[in-house]
Amino acid sequence: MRVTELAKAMETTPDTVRYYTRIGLIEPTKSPNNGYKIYSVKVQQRLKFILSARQLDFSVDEIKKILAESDNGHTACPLVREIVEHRLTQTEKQFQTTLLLREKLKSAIDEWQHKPNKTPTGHMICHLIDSFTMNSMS
Amino acid sequence: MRVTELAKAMETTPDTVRYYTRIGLIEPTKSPNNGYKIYSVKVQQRLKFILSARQLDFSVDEIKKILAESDNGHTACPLVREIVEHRLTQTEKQFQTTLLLREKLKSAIDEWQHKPNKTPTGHMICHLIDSFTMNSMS
DNA sequence: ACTTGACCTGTGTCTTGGACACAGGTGTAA
DNA sequence: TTACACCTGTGTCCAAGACACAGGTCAAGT
Repeated sequence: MRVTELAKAMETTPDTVRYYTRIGLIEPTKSPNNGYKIYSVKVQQRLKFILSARQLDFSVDEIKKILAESDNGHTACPLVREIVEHRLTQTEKQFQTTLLLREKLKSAIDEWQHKPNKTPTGHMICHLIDSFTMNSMS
Repeated sequence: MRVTELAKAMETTPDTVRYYTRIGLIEPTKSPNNGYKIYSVKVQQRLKFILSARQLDFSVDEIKKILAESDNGHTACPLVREIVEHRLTQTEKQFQTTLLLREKLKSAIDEWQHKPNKTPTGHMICHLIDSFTMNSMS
């Protein structure tokens, strides 16, 4: 398979396949007649794993470590469990952050509802934001 | 004020101040004797605005546009309102994404609870992930 | 055989918002 | 003078691909 073919089969983009190839996550062989990269079925399975892990928001670097472990014939499962736990706590944090931001934005919209637009003065760029201090939400 | 001094006053980092300077968001003058960048009070107010907008997760590029508008003597308020609305819808999406990811991770942990670790076989890297297909959550 | 044109290829660069590294300058104390 | 802590500007690096681009490939048409 060539790059676009593989990408379609795995429902991803050629650029992603190229990227993983570039950083050595997957290793195609070279077609001797035109120099194109050729991907085997084995590589396809490897890519499937990578994409699944990405779905769980594993970083490419984490995936690289997992694959290295596996390539050495060791179980990657403990590492995988560890990463997914860590990812979950990260996600919880992210969740809280997003929640807070959402409140800030809503509160800003509310607060600005009845305020007019003003042209900037020398010491104020946009009075909406200038007056919207974060501690106003306590 | 010099870069670190300004950063401390605004509760940010020197690198951030340098970055905004580098991309032209704020424009210091040069000290003639040592070439160091010198920031005026006016610039400090401008930085305050920038940091407030960043708190609302405005992108640096959006802020640049706002400042350009304001520098031309026009109201930036309509633009600001527009951006904040857009940012809110983005944040809602982000929120949903994070929520979904959290469920995926939890579900993975649950599902893997009673499964053993296995050494990789030729066609399987980590059976946990290999068996964790996204449609298993429907 | 030739040409057109659509599609494909690998490689290089760009993205965000700063963080980090680093060689050298500054300034205060001894 | 020297030591030393701190500061400076500039250059590079990060994640995970997306995009640009010059050139190659291949089937259809002439």
